[in-house]
Amino acid sequence: MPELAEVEVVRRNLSRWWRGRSADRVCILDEKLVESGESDALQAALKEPLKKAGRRGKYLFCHMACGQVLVFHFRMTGKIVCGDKPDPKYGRLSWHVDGAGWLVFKDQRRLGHLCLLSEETLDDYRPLKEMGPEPEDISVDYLRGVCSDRRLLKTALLDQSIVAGVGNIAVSELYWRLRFAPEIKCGQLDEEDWRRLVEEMPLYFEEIIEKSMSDEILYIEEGGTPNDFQVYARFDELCSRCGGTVDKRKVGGRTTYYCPECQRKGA
DNA sequence: TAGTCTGTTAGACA
DNA sequence: CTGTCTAACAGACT
Repeated sequence: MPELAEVEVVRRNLSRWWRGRSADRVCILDEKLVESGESDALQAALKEPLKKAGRRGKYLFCHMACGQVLVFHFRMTGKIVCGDKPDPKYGRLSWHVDGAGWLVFKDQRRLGHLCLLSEETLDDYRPLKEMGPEPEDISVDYLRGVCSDRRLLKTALLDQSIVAGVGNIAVSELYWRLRFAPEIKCGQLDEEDWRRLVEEMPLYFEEIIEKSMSDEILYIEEGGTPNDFQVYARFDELCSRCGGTVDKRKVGGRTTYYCPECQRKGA
């Protein structure tokens, strides 16, 4: 899914819709979502009141009153919405919450995951154990220390064990803000660059979370979605800062959008 | 039509 | 260590 920002929006929405409330019905719409034999336990957990919705990186954790924890990962196209139907298009799991309606885990590409853990085993969950700090908890010394000089900065930032939650869109947007060229290597950043990067990451997420707050996360790929980004998905459009023409290229296997005129650092 | 994308990530491999 | 390819998957685009 979604990167950190979109998961955070879902977390806030779930807090609003679901916290303190229990569900009376559960529909597993896609069997592939559930490990075999876990179906009953999952349904039981979903009917518990939600105690707290938490997030780490791109993972969402629903702590239920019984001590079970539902862990969602949305990969490319997952989201959770609130509606009045138990089985909308691309729905994989839905549960009916008193006073809120049908909450639905939708996931067009079906790459998302859901697993059921307990409070006690949560710390052993591998993605959590291997995850780096949140962007707001990163220090310059830490980041510089774990980024080797010859590695692409982009690859390092997308590595969830270095920083949690950074995705492909965030890289394009951060590079634009910092005027970094797409292929900049870690070794090409000076002291000031590292400082700006560490400062800008949490700011970027904060701003995009605010802009994205709504009852349903819309992805750019979905028609009619406004593009809130400066360069991402703006190929051939004009750079809002310098008027240059936005270009795109593959870096580390994923497309980076950038302005060749004003993003020169490391070019 | 076939190939190539897509806001992810784990694992195999060179 | 690092980068690259693949596989999960579905649909849109060229």
